[in-house]
Amino acid sequence: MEKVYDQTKVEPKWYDIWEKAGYFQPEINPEGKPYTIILPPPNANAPLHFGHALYTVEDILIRYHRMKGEAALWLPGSDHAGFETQVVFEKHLEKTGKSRFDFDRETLYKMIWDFVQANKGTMEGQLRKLGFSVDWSREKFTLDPDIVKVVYKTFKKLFNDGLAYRGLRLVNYCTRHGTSFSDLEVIYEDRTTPLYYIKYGPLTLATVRLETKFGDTAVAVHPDDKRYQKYIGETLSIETVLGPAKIKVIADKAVDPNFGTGVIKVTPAHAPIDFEIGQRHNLEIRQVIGFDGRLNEKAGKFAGMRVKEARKAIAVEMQEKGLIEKMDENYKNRVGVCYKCGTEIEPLPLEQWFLKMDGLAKTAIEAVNGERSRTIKIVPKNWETTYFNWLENLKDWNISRQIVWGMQIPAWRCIKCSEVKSQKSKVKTTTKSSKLNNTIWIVTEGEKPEKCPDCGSAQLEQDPDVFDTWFSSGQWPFATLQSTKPEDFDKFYPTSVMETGYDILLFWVARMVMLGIYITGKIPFKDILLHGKVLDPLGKKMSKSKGNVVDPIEIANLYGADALRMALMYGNAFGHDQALSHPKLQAMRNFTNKLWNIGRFIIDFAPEDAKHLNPTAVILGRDPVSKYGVNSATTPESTNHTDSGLTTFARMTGKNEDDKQILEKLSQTIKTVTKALDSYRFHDGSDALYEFIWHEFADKYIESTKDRRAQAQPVLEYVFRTSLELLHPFMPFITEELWQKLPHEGKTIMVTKWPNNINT
RNA sequence: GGAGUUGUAGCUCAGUUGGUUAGAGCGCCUCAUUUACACUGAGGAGGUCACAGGUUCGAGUCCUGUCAACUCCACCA
Repeated sequence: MEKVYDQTKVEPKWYDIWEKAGYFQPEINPEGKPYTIILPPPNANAPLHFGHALYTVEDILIRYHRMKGEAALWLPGSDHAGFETQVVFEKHLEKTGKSRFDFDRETLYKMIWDFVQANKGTMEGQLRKLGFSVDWSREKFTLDPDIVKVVYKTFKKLFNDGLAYRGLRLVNYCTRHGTSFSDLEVIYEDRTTPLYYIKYGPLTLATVRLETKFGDTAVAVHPDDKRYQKYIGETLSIETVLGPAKIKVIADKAVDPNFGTGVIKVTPAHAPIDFEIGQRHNLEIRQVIGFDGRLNEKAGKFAGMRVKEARKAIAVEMQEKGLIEKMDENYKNRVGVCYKCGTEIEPLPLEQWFLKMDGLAKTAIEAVNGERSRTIKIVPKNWETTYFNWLENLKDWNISRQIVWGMQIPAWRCIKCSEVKSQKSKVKTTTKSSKLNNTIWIVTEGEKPEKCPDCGSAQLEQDPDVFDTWFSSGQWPFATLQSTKPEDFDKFYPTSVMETGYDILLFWVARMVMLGIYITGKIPFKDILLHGKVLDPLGKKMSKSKGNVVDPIEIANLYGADALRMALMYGNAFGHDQALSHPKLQAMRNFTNKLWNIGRFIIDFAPEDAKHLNPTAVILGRDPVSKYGVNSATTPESTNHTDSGLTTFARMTGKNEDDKQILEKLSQTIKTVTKALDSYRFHDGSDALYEFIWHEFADKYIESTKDRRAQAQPVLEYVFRTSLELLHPFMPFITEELWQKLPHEGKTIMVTKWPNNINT
């Protein structure tokens, strides 16, 4: 062995050996009880980012349970990441001077497909590099045909149950990207925006959105507002920039009498609250801003202008006409923006597919708060509050996206029937009429229907939209297990643990709980573990725009994957954010070198006649033959380290005090690490191992054996080998390398038995 | 507007149900000088546990309040 540990010579060689031997598959422990983790599928559009290195937590759990003899399945996959990927690809297109509008749907889809396949390969190689023992034979991609089939089936069931419906609502729309978003995807920014007090006949009202005034279909006040009682129900004649107009005054309790003058204009097509007021009062939805972000013909001479431009022009003109009473320049408000490009989100009326959430949310609440027989535990527990709070106030979920990259929604519209029905509900579009729209949609499990069941027409048109990515990934646990191997679902579902970042608790985890229970009747996982973010060395969030992203693979190349994994666990309470720390990485790299040199001492520097023994047998006092109570060739019974040897060792000849102590401390460490892993306190485990191996075993015990080396050899080997086994889930590569050099039974540390103590 | 997290050594962080002199890694100081390992070993300095009250025989830990940093949810017309 070389004097200094060189991870580049050790780490690359083991992964293939493990994989080819089938150790990553649960079948290696056919009798074991199932233990399942579904890998949160990384986006297939990019290499891994640093957060993915925290898959270490899952690998630790999987390796631990595998060593405990369980049928441990860690199922890998990747996510097509619909909108995210399309944005990445569009940027990529931009560099070549093209845009997505230069291609038809099929071509674009094919191009993104190829792009994703290439990245997927990179990403898979990176997971291997980090030592993650996922079962590649069961790998899935969210756009695999069998996954798509499952998702379509779910949608059809939702549709049949009345939980998926086509509705006209105000949706969050990015006019730059040309698609709508769910509420969760909108981010809000604080802005200072001028607030105009404008005159509507005898009334004055405050608004920032002058440009939507052409879509006003009422003026509203609070029903109890004494100032305006006499106007309620009246129709006012008002002067506008487009000439005289008439507008009705209504009363609605959604109006805050303390805002502005207590009077608001109601623009159902362009403001969520106004939309609701409009629904209650049966107001017309008059859209004046188009999906291109420009005012339409209803804005008269302002037609064609972008929203901001129009706002300015209108302000100037109103000022001239004396229609602006005053202006508050320092009004602070919050504006929703696209989380990708920062464009202001326009609330626009659009027919989309929505999921009715209240019932689904209720089951998801019950699954965590203990009202269902099988309860989900969230670790750290404080996230329960966030989870409940969101689910309790959930609005219906818009699952339609106007992009091509994703699963096209399996819904067809009969062109004939829709023409007839749209004439019936011509002017006003209300909730009632949008419900009516359900009837013109034919939903299937993916196959194109031959004809309309109502009129028999074969002129059917598929909804061009695709599902929100989270709708499909929300089905990932059962969708994967239903499409890998025939027995998998029955055996491995519900899964054991869902481990992911707290930032997608609502986006993803909560939706998996809802959809999982809805489809299977069972919770999708028993424990939810939420890890923190990995921040840059200065404690700032890593982001491409800040240019402070660190590539985990580079770090692994520099310090070793083992050191990286250990550094992420060591000294950091699970669930907390942590800054990437080079000193800590260095310390863990040093730790690998320490391990290596302990190995060198025990193996290369062993006295000739004490080599190649069976340490376990010696310690257990089961080998009566040799000089030290040792003969390697014959072991009376198979070694069994379910007994740490502690009590048995006490009966041994010699009974060296140091031997006894180190075995006792080893026994303690086994307990600590086992308990730590069972309770998801990973740093307790890594800290205990580091402390024991370095400061107890190496610094004290090994030093103490130097003048009685041969006698201590079995204990040295035994304690070291057991330590490696405990450490293996954390640092798989070096532990395997050293374990192989020590006397051992079995082929690999990966599937050796977890040290199991408990005899004191 | 609602909720959560964090504040402990110079830096980065542990400290689960309250219980001896508050710990680790890195850094710093002294010593060892080729030892299995210098990616080393032995020893050491360094803390008003954010602040103010309270509960308790006993509080870094529990309660109340204050300050500071960060995050999430709702969403303002």
